[in-house]
Amino acid sequence: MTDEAGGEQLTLAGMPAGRRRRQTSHAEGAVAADRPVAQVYIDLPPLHLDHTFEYLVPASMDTAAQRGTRVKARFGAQDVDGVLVARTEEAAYAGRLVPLRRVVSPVPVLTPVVLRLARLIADRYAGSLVDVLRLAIPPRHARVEAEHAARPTVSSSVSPEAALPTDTATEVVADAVARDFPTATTGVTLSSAAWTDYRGGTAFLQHLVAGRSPHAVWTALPGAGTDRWAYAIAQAVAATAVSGRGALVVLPSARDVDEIAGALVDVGIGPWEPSESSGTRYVRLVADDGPAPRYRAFLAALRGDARVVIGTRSAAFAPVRDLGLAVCWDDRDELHQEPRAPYLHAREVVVGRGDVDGCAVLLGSVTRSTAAQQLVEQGWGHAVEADRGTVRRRTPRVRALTSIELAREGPAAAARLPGEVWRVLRSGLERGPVLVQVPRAGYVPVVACSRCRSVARCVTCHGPLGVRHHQGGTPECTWCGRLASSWRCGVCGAGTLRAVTVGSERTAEELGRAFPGVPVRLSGAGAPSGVLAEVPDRPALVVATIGAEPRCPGGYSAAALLDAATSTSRPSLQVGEQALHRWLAAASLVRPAHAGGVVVLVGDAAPGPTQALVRWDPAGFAARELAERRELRLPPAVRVAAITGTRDAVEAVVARLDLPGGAEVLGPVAVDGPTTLELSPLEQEVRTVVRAQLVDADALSRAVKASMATRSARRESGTVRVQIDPTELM
DNA sequence: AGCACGCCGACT
DNA sequence: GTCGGCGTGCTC
Repeated sequence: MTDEAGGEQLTLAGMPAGRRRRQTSHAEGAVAADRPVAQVYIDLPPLHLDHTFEYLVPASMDTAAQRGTRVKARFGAQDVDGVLVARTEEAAYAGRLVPLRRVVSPVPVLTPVVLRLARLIADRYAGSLVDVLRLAIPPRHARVEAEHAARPTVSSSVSPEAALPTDTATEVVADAVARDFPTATTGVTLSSAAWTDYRGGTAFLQHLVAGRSPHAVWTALPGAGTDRWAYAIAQAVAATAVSGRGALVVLPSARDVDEIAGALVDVGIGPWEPSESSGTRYVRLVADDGPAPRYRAFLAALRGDARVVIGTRSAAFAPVRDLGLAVCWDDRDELHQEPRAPYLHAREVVVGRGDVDGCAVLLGSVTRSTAAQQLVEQGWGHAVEADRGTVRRRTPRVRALTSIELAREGPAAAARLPGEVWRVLRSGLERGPVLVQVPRAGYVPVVACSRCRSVARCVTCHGPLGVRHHQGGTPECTWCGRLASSWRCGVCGAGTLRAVTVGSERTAEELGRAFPGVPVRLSGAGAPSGVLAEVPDRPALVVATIGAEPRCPGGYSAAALLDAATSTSRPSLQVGEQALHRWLAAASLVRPAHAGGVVVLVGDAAPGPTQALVRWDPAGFAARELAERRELRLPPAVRVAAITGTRDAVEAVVARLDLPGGAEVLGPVAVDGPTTLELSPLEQEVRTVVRAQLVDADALSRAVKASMATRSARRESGTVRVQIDPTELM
């Protein structure tokens, strides 16, 4: 981090460091005797400042100014926050050093391992270290820190589990994993019950117990009770705890974190409490839990009081003491993608932990992302999956009701809900709750002119119109939100609208009429009662939008996945992958076929993901997708940097790129969004995509970062965003 | 990011 | 004649 600039500047200075120090220090008062130079990352956004700056450590701050602490330092004319990453004997900088202003807190919030991780991730994403640290280190909360300081350190240097000598531990615990038994020392229950259905599953746990660090890509099966994915993860965490190591589980949503929390309690790992803390405990690191609980949890992990951290995406950076296992659950879920620069993905952070912490890594999902498939094919880790027989035993019966299949139904086959679907719903309701997945929320999300059938658009911004709630509701623009109360078709002048797609609210209304007396529950972000976590095991119609499907303790008796075609019709690189993920996520909540579980996919979707769902073969699908990406030279088979922004600015950044040989520049092409039509040509955004082979991936990121650093140093006008391997391309 | 220095237009 | 625009450069 300091090396790049270091050597060169030292020779330019041509002055011994010792003399420089004496010269600078005499006027500033006493300077720390030992390693008086602090290497500090300054908390300022410009990319060209992404390196350490050196300061003198006043003798008064000698003990507090430890590596990893937050400091305040003079930078130019302002006082800025920073983080001290090292103390050195000598300075590389030839100029005059100024002393640190103060040490904000003596807590070393940035551990050396997390620093290396953040540096790795920042470089990969062509971003700055401090941008990554903003995610990695929660904001300081002084009161919480005071209460933390007052608490005695309870964690012993070695956790009790580690008392087992490592080599004998292997066999002892291999046995233990085979038979379930509570480990006497900790109360942690060691079991491999949730893993026996997977090839390599038990072996994976045995490696963890023995203190080893395997990498696995796990394709989880649907399950209830102790077969559930959350239990499998909890058992892996328990196995890691037995080896005396900590664990980290990163999940898409707070709802998933709750599930893991429950499963951990069942294997004997309870929540960490400030008052009493013995044995292996977990803390949750979820941004929307609020600043105080979040910082409290962070400190508990940092100090090693809590050895297990569960949380949402930024928890991937948690400073878990002696990390033995990092888990990313459901890496296909969009929530793992950070929406702010540098747009990093939690999966990459978790994979990075394997490198910097040397820990085991588990990527688990009911689907398999192309990125995970690539890791398997590269030999990064083992695929842990079930054989065909087990898959059949544990999954529901899945049918795709395409129009071909329904031809014998005659004209009714073209209906959104063909007769066959009603039969499935009706018979399902006799045996329990039925899930209905609808891709779009609202009442009538897309409307068109009733005469000429062209999609109705907003007069001001040309965004598509939709009706949010209730019959007769006023259509509004889905981009800018303007109400279109007196709409006239821009093409033919007619003034009446018709539905193009149907949303979850109208679906619920229709089903309610068709099944009088059956309760209809609506789950989704816009729904009156929001996203439901769980529904009871009684007959009911549960209408949910994507990702809002409630759990059901005994499993749904049936599920209908509606409007399948809309799930694969968007012109995106990832539609197939995304559609299969949506469907499998919902289908996983249904009972297995032998218990009567049935899933119907309704509507003509792309054949690839449809077949993969029917055959329940996410790994095969991922392999085919990846092969196609290789052919088309698209990520993750190659590395791309998408450079988006105003035309002149993007062109300046691209023109300066010092690209590795073989890299290609595609574009610029215009990109349109909600506000496109309100922008002048000067503000019109364009995107250039630069693509390189994987061997040149680092060089590509470096080149883009260098050009962006020049841009920030020169304060070039306009806007530019850089995204590495963005999920949405063109 | 801030703040300096520095070189060209309309104003007391 | 100056006050002030924001184009480069620097900050340990």
